[in-house]
Amino acid sequence: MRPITPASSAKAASALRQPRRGHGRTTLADVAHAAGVTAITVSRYLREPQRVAPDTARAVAAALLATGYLPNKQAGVLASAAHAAGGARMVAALIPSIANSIFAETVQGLADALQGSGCELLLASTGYSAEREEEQLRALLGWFPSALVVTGRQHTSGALALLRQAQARGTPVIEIWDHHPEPGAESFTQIGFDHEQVGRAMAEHLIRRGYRALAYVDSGVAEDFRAHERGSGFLAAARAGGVAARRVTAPAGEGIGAGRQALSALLDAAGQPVVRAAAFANDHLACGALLEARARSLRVPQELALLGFGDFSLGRELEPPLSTVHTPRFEIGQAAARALLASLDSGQAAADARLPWTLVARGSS
Amino acid sequence: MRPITPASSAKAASALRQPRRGHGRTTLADVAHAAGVTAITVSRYLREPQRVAPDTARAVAAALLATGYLPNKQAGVLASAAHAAGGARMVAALIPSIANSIFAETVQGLADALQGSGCELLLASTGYSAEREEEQLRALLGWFPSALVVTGRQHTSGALALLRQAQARGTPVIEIWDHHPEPGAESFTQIGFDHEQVGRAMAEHLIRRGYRALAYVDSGVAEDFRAHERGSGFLAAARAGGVAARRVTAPAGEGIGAGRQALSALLDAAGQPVVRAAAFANDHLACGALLEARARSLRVPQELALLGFGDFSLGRELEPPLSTVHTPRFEIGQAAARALLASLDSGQAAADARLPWTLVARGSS
DNA sequence: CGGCTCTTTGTTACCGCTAACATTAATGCC
DNA sequence: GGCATTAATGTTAGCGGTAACAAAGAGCCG
Repeated sequence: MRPITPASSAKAASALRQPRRGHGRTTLADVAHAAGVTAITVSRYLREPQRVAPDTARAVAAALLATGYLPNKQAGVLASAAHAAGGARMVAALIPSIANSIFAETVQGLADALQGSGCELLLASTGYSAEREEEQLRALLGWFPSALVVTGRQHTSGALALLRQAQARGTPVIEIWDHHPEPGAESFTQIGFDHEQVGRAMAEHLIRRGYRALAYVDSGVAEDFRAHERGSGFLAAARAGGVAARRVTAPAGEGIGAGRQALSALLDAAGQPVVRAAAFANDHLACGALLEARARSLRVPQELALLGFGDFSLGRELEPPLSTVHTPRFEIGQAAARALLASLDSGQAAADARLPWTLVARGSS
Repeated sequence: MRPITPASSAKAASALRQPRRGHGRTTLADVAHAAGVTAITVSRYLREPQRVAPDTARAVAAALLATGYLPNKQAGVLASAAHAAGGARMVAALIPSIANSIFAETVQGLADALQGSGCELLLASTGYSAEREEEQLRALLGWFPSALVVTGRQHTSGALALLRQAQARGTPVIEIWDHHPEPGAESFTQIGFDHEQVGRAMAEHLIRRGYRALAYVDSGVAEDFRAHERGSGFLAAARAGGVAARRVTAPAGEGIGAGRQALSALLDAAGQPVVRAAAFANDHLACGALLEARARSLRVPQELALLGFGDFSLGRELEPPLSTVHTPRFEIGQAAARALLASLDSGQAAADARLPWTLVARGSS
């Protein structure tokens, strides 16, 4: 009589046990059966066709077509995530707002450059909230993405810990829309530009044109750190140039209306020197201000100069056309994708990139 | 002597075999070990906390915190996709262009409404190409998404087959930005509006205002089917109203410039009746035309009426402000998310929705 | 022609998690 | 007190793919 071993008793149990129902999708095993081989051969054919014999390759190819097989990537990742550096072949991106045209174009650049690389894009928006960023990050990390793209360098301590942990495991972490390496401190790959420097350039431009009594109208979004940094640069440059400057904050809310209100508040403020030139956190605000100035019959730029940020299409069409800072929004996404793909290929850390912006002086300054 | 059974020989082999290296992430087993229970108990705690005893729950909760556990969703999906209807708790969306503000807002609506539901958003853009749509669809399906969101009702036959197959397996398939059920034909859930009807309304609006000699300036993007359909509706309504109308196609490319060129071509065309009112495939084109009209010192709307589509912010700020069709771009994304979540919850098919649009008559018509 | 390498395919175990079933102890009830 | 019921946890196997190792056959060489 055959001894009852763990294996045989298990087998007996499995004969009784109700098997898990499949879900109707064809699996590797189905294809293998159709081709008269085993699953591993089909798997090899899919990943390295030259590793199987030509006759086998033909049979497998035919079986693949006949069955309409689609590989289950969850299973693939699970089976090989620990070995292949690529991980899930999925890139997680966290963006403050998708509807904001600035970030929409960045996402487009990311998606375009990822297209064809075999990486899919997992997207979430944080609504400019660091807490929500951490929450979303936690959710996205569950998918074991091969790379992480986050916006800016300000994160909650929890998010920071998660990002560091991911990076320590070899997952590239890329911060976009900023470039401000702290000397000495280890940080993530940054792809963007220095906002403080942009702010300084904005002030210097206005000073060079002869305007005194400057103002920076900051974004009403409390966590738009990059806009705040541009403001700091602006004030610093004004101070350095010996020119009076103050910072005011626009009301929160949809840009154009907020810009109108902000300019009204600025012009009507009592006990302050009359502002001769104002720079804005973004073109929406600046366009609103331009419209408000027109409504007040103020001559732009003779009586009041205006300078935006972002180079949105609207500003180009107003009268006078808005002076602004053109930003490489599409290129940031593209560069991030390229950097992370290179990093996944090479195993090296992704390289920083400082992308160029330009101050476009049009009619309003 | 102990008999060599399959189990024991396997055990011997596994002792020699090099184990697959882990990747450093904490697993359920790690947490379980820390809490002094087994993996399944932790798994239960995470999914149905009330199913474990209070003391155990406390121990597990502490272990979760101490280890910083993040569940591996790939493994979770793989283990339970066949049973739980929810599938991968991941929604795949295919959009013609993310940078296009119309779709960016829809994606925002989708992401917002998905937020908190435990579903992640997997996004890809097709660049208005049906072939690329099929390709991307194939890639996204590999992730076994719980629901599919595609744009419009025009797909390649391959894509159609994939979508049907997914739907047959119980995966909700939602077509957004269109609503045009074919009587009799089985179709997917549609969330949007009828573009032919919008086109008719555009023509009727112009006719009602007394304009004769109409034109529809179609999108230069060959696969912008919805713009073409609006054109067909426009021409049909003009015919029905006994008014002359023709359709021209704008040059491809960035909207505003294309709109200027299109209007130039329209006005300079020899041997055609002079156009008195033009409707456009989108506001970018219409704004370009408005600027071109101003450059030619044409009075709008007295000499030439213009009507856009989309209600982009730019049009509101021009002089005269652009008459246009306001579309529920954000709401489409939101409604799609709600519909698919409801469908995943209930197991029922997702419901169609016809969302309202409005023709906003401003100064240009 | 025996031993060597190389090519091609197969077998087994395992990735991390969960469904199904098993087990144990506590509880209820007559 | 004996038996059924319930609650809490554990054991086993399996999701669909791939890494590691095994094995069989072909080709080559002295």
